[in-house]
Amino acid sequence: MKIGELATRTGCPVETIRYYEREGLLPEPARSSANYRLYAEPHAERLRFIRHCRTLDMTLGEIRTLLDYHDHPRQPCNAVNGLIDDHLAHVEARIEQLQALRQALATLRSRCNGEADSSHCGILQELAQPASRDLPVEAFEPSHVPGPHGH
Amino acid sequence: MKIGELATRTGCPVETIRYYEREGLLPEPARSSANYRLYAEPHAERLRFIRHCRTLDMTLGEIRTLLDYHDHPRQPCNAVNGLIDDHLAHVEARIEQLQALRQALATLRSRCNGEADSSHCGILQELAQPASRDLPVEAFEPSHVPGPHGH
DNA sequence: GCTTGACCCTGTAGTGGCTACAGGGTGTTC
DNA sequence: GAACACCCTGTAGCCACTACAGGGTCAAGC
Repeated sequence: MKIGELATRTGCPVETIRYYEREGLLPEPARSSANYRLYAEPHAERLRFIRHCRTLDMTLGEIRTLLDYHDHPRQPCNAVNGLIDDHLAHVEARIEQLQALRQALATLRSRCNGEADSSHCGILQELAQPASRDLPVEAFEPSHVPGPHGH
Repeated sequence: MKIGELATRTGCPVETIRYYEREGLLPEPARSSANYRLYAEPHAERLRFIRHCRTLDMTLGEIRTLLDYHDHPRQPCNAVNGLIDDHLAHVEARIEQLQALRQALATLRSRCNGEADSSHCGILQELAQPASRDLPVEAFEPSHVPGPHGH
């Protein structure tokens, strides 16, 4: 099967498939005489694995690690559990940050009733203050789970 | 005050201050005879405004809009409310996505007890399936709030 | 007057995970 | 032989920074 068919079968854009190949997540497939990539079912399975992990917001690095366990299955799979647990902890931390964010935004929103002109807007006045009262310190620490503008 | 002092006063890295200037969020300051940037208190206030908005996970585009209302305060501030409401909606949508994600990861985690070697690991087997059973369709739609790996 | 070291400058490249071209080749159908 | 869908490589762009490289400036200490 050519790359377009793999793309429609897996729901993954053609450009992204080529990107995964460049990144070493998908092996280089055979080529036709016209230099077209030719895939078989194992490629589709591996790509579905990758896409499944991506819908779980794993990084390509995490996925590479999982694929490595998959490709070399002699090791005990505690490490797989550990990776999932770590990722789960990241997601939970990010949920807590976003909940604090939501609270801060709701408070901010309540500063203005929308009637005045913006020179008296309580929101703009509030934003001119330092942020320390809104959010706990953890909200500023690096996380490996994206915030509201990702995806 | 030079850029280093502004940085320590606002908690914003020097490189980031120069970046905001390049992006047009901070006006170009005066320069000393040695071509050093020289800031005054209004610059610090504006930078605090920007950093406060960033801790609320607003994009630089959203912040630019708010700064514009701040700089041209004749308009009614309904638009400010609208921007905050939209942002709040993004954050809430992202929280729901991440909660679905957490559920999917917890289910995945329960597939393996860590005893077997990874060729029989239920997690790896599960990941080789298509993702459709785990997550609702909305989890794949674009959001403007980052997922677990941001920050 | 010379060195050390902290600070400042510009410009460029890298991060992640794609996405979107530009500029070309291939293959099928009419 | 023309139209059109598909394929190829390579490069640049997205966001919000971050991290250099390679240089200039300035005050303190010897």
